[in-house]
Amino acid sequence: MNWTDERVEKLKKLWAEGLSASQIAAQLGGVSRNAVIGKVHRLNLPGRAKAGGTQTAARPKRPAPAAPRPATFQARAVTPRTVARPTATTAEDLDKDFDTQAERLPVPANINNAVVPSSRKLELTQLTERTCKWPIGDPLNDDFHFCGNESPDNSPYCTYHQRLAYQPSADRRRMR
DNA sequence: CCCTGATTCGC
DNA sequence: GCGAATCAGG
Repeated sequence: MNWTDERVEKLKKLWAEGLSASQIAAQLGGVSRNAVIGKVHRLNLPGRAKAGGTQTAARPKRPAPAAPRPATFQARAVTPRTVARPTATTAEDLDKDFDTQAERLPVPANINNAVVPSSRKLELTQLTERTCKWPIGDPLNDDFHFCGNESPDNSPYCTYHQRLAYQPSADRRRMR
């Protein structure tokens, strides 16, 4: 893809609006977020430095790539996590629970008000191909958010909301 | 692991 | 000039 004047302008506009590089890349199409970031730098557009709290300052330049990178180089240090999670509820646990529940309760009452698996309260801008896009609450209300739990493969919903989304009419089973 | 932007450097 | 690879931080 070429950086036509139009595309550059759109880039500037979106960047100025505070969209993330990946989002801009998505809208422009045909480019990766890296391409966008690279272009932003080349254009000397103001980065997001310390403002929003994203970036941390000063980078020690560059270590020493020098030699070709062996595959083993990547397989280093794993995060030494020793602390257990404070909350005992994981998405998986909840999924299991709802799995059994759903079989007994054919139709969960009040989709929006019902107890929902720990939503991550994601903003619209944070949704990805792997996050559940089930809306929760009133869009007019400011507590509106999306489920955001892990959704399998490219499914738009998590395993729980998938059932609600594609609820088969109970009668369909007795066909024929 | 998902995401973010920043930097380097071969092309 | 371009952007993948890489890094660093959340």
